[in-house]
Amino acid sequence: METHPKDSNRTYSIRQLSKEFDVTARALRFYEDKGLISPQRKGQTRLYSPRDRARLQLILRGKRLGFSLVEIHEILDLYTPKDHGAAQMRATLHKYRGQIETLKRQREDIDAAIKDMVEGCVWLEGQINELESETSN
DNA sequence: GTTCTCACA
DNA sequence: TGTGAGAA
Repeated sequence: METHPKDSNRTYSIRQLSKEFDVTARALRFYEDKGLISPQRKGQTRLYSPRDRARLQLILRGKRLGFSLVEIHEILDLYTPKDHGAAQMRATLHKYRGQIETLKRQREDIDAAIKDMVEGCVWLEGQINELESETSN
């Protein structure tokens, strides 16, 4: 019960976090290797703080939104308590706006690809029917 | 259980 | 952007 006097002193094992966020422990080490998280160590083993956990949450959200780990890294590192994160928020806003446009363009490309293939299906079916009716004569 | 490194897609 | 294997 009193194992964690303060929430801020809580720690998580790599397994706890990976389970909670449904990512592999391998992935967490990978993020660390890329500099996105820096858990404390007890000897060799990683101890994740609530702040590390919050960072992970932001990393995973960034991924869902389609940002690369490098982009996420850049945004994450912009946080500074000095401005209450204002600089980070500005950067995030800018990133979001850009990503919205990127995704819209991708959607157009996908829609075009689907349209092409739907038409292709119609044409192919016609060709196949033609070939089969010739063969049966 | 966790660590690291190497190879691999 | 990760995974698998193997050794420690």
